[in-house]
Amino acid sequence: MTAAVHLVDDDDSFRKAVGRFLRTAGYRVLTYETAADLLAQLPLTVPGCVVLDVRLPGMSGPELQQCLIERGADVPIIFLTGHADIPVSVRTIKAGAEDFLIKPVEGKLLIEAIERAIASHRIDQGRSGEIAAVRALFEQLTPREREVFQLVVHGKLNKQIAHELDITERTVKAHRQSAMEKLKAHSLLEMVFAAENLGILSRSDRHAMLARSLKEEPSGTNGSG
Amino acid sequence: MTAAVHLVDDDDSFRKAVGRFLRTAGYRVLTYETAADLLAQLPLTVPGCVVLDVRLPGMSGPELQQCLIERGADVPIIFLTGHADIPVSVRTIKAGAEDFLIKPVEGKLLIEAIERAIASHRIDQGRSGEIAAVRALFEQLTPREREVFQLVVHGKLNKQIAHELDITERTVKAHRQSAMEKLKAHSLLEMVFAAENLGILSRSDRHAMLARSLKEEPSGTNGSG
DNA sequence: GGGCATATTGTCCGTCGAGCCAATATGCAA
DNA sequence: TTGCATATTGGCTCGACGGACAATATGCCC
Repeated sequence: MTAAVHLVDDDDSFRKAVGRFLRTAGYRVLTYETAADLLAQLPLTVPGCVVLDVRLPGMSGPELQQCLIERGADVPIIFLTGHADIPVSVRTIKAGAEDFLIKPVEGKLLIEAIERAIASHRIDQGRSGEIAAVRALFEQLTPREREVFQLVVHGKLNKQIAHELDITERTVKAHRQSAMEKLKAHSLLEMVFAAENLGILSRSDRHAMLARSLKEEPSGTNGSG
Repeated sequence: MTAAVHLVDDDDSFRKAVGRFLRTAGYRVLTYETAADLLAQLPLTVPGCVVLDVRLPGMSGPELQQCLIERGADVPIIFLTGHADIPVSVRTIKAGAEDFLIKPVEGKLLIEAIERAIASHRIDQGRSGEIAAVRALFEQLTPREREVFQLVVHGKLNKQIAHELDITERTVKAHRQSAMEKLKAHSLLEMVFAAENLGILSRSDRHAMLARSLKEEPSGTNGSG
């Protein structure tokens, strides 16, 4: 499948030249004169990357980058500009830009950057698709089931969960099983992996868990009991 | 505790001026004239960050950065230079540099960058210490125990592990329990968290696991059986 | 040969969770 | 009122695992 390159630049002749070059190289190229033009096309259905000038009429390149980040459009961005300084390049790269190239750019360099960007995008797409799938399942859980699920993936036993929520162990089992069905998980392990994809198990949670076990104290004891 | 700043610059007067400024700001400052001077001091026992010029006699700043990365000295690096172009700044940032500042730098900016760097370093130190602790425990496992451990944290049942290794289920239990004792883990969950810290559970492993469960097929079936 | 680590296997019992049978109460919507 | 979702609780069996009681075989070092 042909990867798409979203080219944002206010210079007509530049768009035409680079567009032609990239099409010859086998890419599908969509051009935009301003940042707003690209924003109007969101969400970008065609996978690929964005090649972006820094200085644009209206919204600047870095501003567009921030905008895309805030909207969750995790498409890789390659800056390609003639008007830039080091602070700008540093900021954009730290903000996650895939690369920062300078006009005039060597064709080979641009192609390489695009290839890297597209490769990373495919990975992101795969991951985010997975996460979305799990999240969709998670949305189906009732509030009570979510509570139980949270405690389960933190390693709590049914007994302890029952105590925390002030219900019987049997009820915990019911919610737990229901949650497992809805999440299409078949084991505790899959529950945990799902939780990690949902961001429910934060780094600090695992840190606390590790710290506990390294101290070789009984792990089941949660202070709230 | 006073954080340390390792300042690498071949300009004597610059080292003195910046060193004095940073000491006044409350930092412990160690200065080096060349990259080799800093490398000679590895490993850096005092926690903190490195402030590094790009153009240095002998080994350059970016070269020193690579060197530090290869040696696993994960100390945050702030580039501070007057001779730089965008490609260099992009490369170093993508290689993980904390920041890239330009001489002459505003004192406030430098301090802020150092604070960010030190903060991130503390986090890294904490994490790597934890990982080292787990790794030390893992080293104590016998080869057989490691095999079993790997399969266990991938969600395999004792039965399946027994079949894969062509031993009885009882033997798997023995190795499993032994491994749990040595790793000071008290549950499957803690085993998994330890494995994640050891890098044994790669992203692709979890991906495969997720994919399986999302397809709602029985999870236990591993093809090798 | 004796001691030690490693790998192998066995039984018995208790705990925990999965799976299936069931019921009751509340609140909301058609 | 009837129907549905949600939350609650009960009993029962079964599989998986942890813990404690063991034994046997191999290979290496002193």
